[in-house]
Amino acid sequence: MEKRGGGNSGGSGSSGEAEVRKGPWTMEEDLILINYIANHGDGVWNSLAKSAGLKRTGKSCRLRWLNYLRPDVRRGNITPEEQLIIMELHAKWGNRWSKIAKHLPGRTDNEIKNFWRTRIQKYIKQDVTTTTTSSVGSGCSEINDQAASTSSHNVFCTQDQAMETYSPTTTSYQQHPNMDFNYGNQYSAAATTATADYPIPMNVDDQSGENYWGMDDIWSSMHLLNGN
DNA sequence: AACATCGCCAACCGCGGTATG
DNA sequence: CCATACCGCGGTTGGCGATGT
Repeated sequence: MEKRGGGNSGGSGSSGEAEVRKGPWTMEEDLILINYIANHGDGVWNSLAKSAGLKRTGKSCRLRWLNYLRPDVRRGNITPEEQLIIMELHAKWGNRWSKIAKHLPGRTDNEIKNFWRTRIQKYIKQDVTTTTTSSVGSGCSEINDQAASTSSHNVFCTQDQAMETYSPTTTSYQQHPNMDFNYGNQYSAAATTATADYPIPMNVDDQSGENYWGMDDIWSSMHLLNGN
């Protein structure tokens, strides 16, 4: 059976001879999407994209909304608590990112997936190579890419081991000696993209390392558009 | 200072699942 | 029941800043 949706780059190739925009979203597009969803709600993404007058696929609109524009989406660093949850749930379910994301309010599957790939997998590789084939080692080494995607062997850390690393009572996060997670400058790329596309000032929070043009800006712009 | 490499994130792609006619 | 259209998920890639040489 022919599969639709992704293949022809966005669901409705149906009547869509009009050119389809790809690549980074502009502020104007964001505003249109937010405004439309605020007035009509989300869902039915293909028709939404058309109705809103966006030259984007429904798929692209959905992704942009869910991963970035939703008002309840949390931007910024993954906290140690969240990291712990991710590790636990990944050990349980493997690469079921959306399922994991449901347990982390405000976090998207994409964000968690990226976090896992860029931070935790890096650590895993380091750990696997440093502990060679010994099963003793740090105790958190029994994982590899393949195991990660199959549920029965994807023991990254046991809960106890993870809890050793994270000490909830002391607010300070004691990193695993091999865990070289970097919480800085996470949104530099996004920030630069934003500055390139959006000629507006961004909210910059140096302390938290968060750099992004704030949703406040978008929402206030939207309210202005709506005359609220 | 210039170039190369790395790290990170946003967005795209392809596939499976589900709804609808 | 079948064919089609759409949605959602997971994997992958492109682009850009940061960092190292």
